Amino acid sequence: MVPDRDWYLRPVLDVARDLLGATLTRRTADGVVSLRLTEVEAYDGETDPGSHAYRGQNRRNATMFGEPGHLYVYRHLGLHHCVNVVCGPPGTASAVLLRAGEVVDGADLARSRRLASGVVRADRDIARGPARLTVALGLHLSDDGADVTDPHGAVVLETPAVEPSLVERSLVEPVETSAAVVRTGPRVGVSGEGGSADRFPWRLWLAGEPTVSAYRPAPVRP
DNA sequence: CGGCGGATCGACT
DNA sequence: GTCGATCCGCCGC
Repeated sequence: MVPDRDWYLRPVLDVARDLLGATLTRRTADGVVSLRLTEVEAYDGETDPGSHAYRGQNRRNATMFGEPGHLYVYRHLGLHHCVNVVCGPPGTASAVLLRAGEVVDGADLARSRRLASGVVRADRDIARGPARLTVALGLHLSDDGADVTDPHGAVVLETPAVEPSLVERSLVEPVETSAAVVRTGPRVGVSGEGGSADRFPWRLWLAGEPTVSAYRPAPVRP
């Protein structure tokens, strides 16, 4: 099913958890690419030192301050682009960064997009990492603001018929279950801005997924 | 397989 | 002028 806008009108950690296992589909003239999301990070708006919204609204991050259910696309380090899904009430600027996914449709098209900007060693690397995921889907800055709740839109997010995910702390042994197991840990590349931000495990991923990007602890600044 | 360094540009302290 | 929510190639083990 395609969740409506209210589905995104929730606390960012709830949305982040439920995005795991969901599929994001992009349709272009070239064809269709569909990703099953395996790794995300939550960013909690103006109160979150790790968020682009921390220093308030500007032209670049304006989409995050708007309606939930839209994509926030930004340029990173001049070379790359990354994609978020906006959630929470307008004005709160919460968003979920999409970090990795498994290609479930359009693998050839996704692979060709990756080849245009580098070399792909394995299928699981096609959308492993936020910038790679963005390339695989063929998204760019002009897709900022795209509405993923429109079933006929160019970018659509769908959830499985049943989503019995189970959140579990990263330092606890896995629970025996047939349901998808969600693990959590510190966000990647967020220094903590004074050490406060990453006491919270706001990186979430599906346990055992080969498409999840390698764990790297946030760098510690003196 | 893991660590290291360079690339590259818009927004802003 | 500084600084990133990163990726890739190269190097060594």
